[in-house]
Amino acid sequence: MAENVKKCPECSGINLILNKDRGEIICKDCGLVVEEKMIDFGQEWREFDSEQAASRRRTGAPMTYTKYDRGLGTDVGRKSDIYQLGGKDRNRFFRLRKWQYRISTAIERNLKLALAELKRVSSYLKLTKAVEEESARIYTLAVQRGLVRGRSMESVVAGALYAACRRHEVPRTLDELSEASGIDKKEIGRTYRFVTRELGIRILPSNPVDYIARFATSLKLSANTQTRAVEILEKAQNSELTSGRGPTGIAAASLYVAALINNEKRTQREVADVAGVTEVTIRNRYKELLKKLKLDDKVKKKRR
DNA sequence: AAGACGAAAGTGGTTGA
DNA sequence: TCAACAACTTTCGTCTT
Repeated sequence: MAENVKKCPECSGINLILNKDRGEIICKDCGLVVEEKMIDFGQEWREFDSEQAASRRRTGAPMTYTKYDRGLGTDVGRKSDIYQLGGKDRNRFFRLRKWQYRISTAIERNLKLALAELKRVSSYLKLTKAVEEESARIYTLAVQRGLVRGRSMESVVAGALYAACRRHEVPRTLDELSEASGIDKKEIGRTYRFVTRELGIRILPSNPVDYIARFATSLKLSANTQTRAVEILEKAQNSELTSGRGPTGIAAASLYVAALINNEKRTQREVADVAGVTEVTIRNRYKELLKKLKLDDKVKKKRR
């Protein structure tokens, strides 16, 4: 029994928290993200007899957007079928078959390539299956609307992934996406905006809180500091300090302040690198935080 | 010597006429 | 389509520890 309990590899704590939506396990004691890419194998219903089993199980062959034809490809008949048709129908049959072939090969060839790329990038970033599916869906829609024309396939893939991450509130920065896909940051941003606008996908501005856990882990900050950072962040949001500002900058500054207060000081440079912003931005946010939240005394005391 | 601070000029994107 | 604008970056000199 005892050895079945999962322990945190960092501090051997047993308070591991599962966040199903993000597919992450986080250690409550030290804040380490123990596992990031998880798949939920469970079924969300229960069955007690064969009748319920029959009515509740709904899995046939898997249907998925990450297969180019969703695993449900259709062909217009086979050659053996034409013996049942007369001459007129026979011509018609060949015509339909030809067109179906042309249309589907163009789109499907693109999708095949693109989805391979998408899987590559997504596994590099350790994204969950749900996010991967979502981005595949977005990409498929984009191809069908002809939005890829004039843009590189890879950049649209990156854009779709970025959008899917945002929708699932597991934001990755443009820098991370850029590193994983090898596409220029601006290019990704551009296609991301274009695709979401064209497809009418609504995306809320990302919440700085979503970045805290990841940044804190990279900086090896304690769970305590992490919690503190979130508190600061919430206060900042209540004081209208966050609107219009880049979420990563705010998250970074909150972490920086929290680390100072808890005597786990990190340099601005370190925090800036992890968050993908400059020191100047951290300084500006930091100044605003001190002023509006009246944390001056707390920070200054630590300094003396 | 490294880190923190701040001023000034530059960049890319949004907005409104 | 263009100019104004806000946020952020880059760069660099100065101050602090």
